Amino acid sequence: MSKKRVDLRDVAALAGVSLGSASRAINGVENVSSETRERVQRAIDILGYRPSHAARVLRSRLSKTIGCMLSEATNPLYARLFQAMEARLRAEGYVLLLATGLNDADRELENLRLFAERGMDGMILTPGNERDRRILDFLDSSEMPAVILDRDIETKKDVVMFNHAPAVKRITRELLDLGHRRIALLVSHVDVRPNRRRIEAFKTAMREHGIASPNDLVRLQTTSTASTFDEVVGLLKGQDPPTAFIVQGTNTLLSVLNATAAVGARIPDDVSIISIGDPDFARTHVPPIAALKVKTEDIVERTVDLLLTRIKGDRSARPQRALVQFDFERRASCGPVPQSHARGIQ
Amino acid sequence: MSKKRVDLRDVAALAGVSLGSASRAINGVENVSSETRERVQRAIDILGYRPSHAARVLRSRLSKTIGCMLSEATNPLYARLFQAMEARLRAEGYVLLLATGLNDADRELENLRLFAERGMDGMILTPGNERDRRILDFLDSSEMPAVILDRDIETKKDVVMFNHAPAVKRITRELLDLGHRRIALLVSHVDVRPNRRRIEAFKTAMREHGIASPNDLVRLQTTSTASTFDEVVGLLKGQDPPTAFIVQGTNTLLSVLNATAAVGARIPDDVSIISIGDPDFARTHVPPIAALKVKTEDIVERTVDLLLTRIKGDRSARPQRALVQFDFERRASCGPVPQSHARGIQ
DNA sequence: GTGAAAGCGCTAACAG
DNA sequence: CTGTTAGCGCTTTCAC
Repeated sequence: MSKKRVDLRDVAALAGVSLGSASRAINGVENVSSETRERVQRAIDILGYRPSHAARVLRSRLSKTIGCMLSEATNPLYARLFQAMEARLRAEGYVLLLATGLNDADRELENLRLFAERGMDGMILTPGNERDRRILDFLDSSEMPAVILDRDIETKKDVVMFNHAPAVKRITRELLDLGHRRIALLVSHVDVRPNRRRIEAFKTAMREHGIASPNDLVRLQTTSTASTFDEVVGLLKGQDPPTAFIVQGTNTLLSVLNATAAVGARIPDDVSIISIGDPDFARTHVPPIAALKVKTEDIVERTVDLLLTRIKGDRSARPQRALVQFDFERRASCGPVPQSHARGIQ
Repeated sequence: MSKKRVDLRDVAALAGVSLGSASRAINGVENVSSETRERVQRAIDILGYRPSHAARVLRSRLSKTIGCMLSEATNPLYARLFQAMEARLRAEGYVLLLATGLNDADRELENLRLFAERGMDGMILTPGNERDRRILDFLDSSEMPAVILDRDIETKKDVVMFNHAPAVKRITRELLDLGHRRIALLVSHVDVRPNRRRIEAFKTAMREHGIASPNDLVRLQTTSTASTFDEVVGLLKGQDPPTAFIVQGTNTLLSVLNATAAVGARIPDDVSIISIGDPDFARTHVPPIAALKVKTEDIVERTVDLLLTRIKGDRSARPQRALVQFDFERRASCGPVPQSHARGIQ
């Protein structure tokens, strides 16, 4: 009486073939005559058959699912990455399962265990905790293919790194070439490691240009976004104000733009601005804000390729590393140093 | 030789109990002696046993997974909602599977089918296509518990609606009470239905205050965000400019702030601004932008409750509707109408 | 190329 | 309270 689930047995019966043949037909295995294939397909259409995923996983030991643990889903870059990877992996027959780590080691570990329990075929991770031993141990002792994104972790897993240093050097030189000497660097505090590399690259570029480490102009936004506004206002109104800003983080950038407008400084006439990261509004802002952007498509491509290669290929091959480059979008927010300052310095 | 997976049989053997008892112990069923429970737990710890999710799903017909289809993962509100729901559902033993519809009916349908195929225990949806018959048919013919978020869909499923109209009326009156008469409403074009309701509520509030439908001040941002900037500049520099803006959409708000600064209009001295939606920067902007915010926690709570009730309880109970309220955050961006205009009107 | 049969690891029904 | 047994729906040998 109860309308039983349509299973492969029903399909096979209607098609007049055996259970095994029906299965082979569905999975596009070699040894199937085109006639059988057609008959099965017709039966499927008639019955509206949908295979049971659970049964498939149990039997084949392939879940066709990839676990994705990001530090937070609300980070715009991560959200875009997730969306793009989901689309790409779906096309390959995989489903992406999203979990957030929230920089909490316990939570992250629980997520990894969940991935294992649910038999993920692979995983993509941005662990917030780069040092927590339990997580590193878990990863290294796990057989599961995995790709780590933009984290300096000592691991046997494959890694996709963003090439921060050269990118930051490049924009620093860009500003130096425009005559700027007082350049401020503002970075948000969240992504610890990448920012450390950014700061270093910035200082190196300055030093290479004969400018002593400008400690007074490197700011880590340790507290709230509100304070960034005050800080920038302070800088602009203070003695020997910066003529250019390199800004990392969406909220940081907003605060800088806001502060600039508040003190009546014009962009790029009075201050030049380059953003690390390219949020939507950067392009449409008046004037448009020059930005360093990591190519989402590149990251997605490299990550998915690495992962699928590992899943399908040799699991004992040694760890791979891919390096993703940044693009610099030169836009109107970037201009030559104001004359007064140029004279003052030289 | 190959280190076989530890299964429940191994656990039972080590604990010296039967397979059935081990299963019952794990699942916390009634009829288990505390001794058995302990022995099993010890065996689990020793062996490092993790149950096979696939086998459980196949046998129990419960996947402990909820499908979540949002129109896009990159929408900040949705990202926050997802993150909060994920946490809440995880605590209840469920995993949230995220898929994006991208306002593409085919894609949405494919996602729904995937949810069915993978035996989701329930789903949470924001269909972009409120009219597509195939999707409505699929939903109505499906037995799967589901909650629809903020969509005016005729469906048998449970629904959580955001109470847009009263909220918009309220902020319109807020501005009217401050003496504003020329109030512009700018909405992004994406969420068709909610915005239709917002516009209507706005016009009603104006009419109730004896002000004719201000068609010249209601703008749907049909094209790019760049045009919003131009449009607002046009309005502010034109004849009889608005003294207040009600703005919906993060990018729209950014454009308005940008345009306001560009023409040198001060907030709130020259123009007042209220945002529909409360992005991070609204609070930290100088001055802070007054905003209508929907309480994420409320939505999450109502949605999850509705869903779990449906999953655990009576599936044939008639459809439920929950209504979520908005909070108005009065902030400094909102002030009395400028004297010149007040005189001009009265 | 195809059919028959053997489980994947677990829960649920039943008998004790 | 516990052990035994029968599958869940499918893929994958293994014969033929």
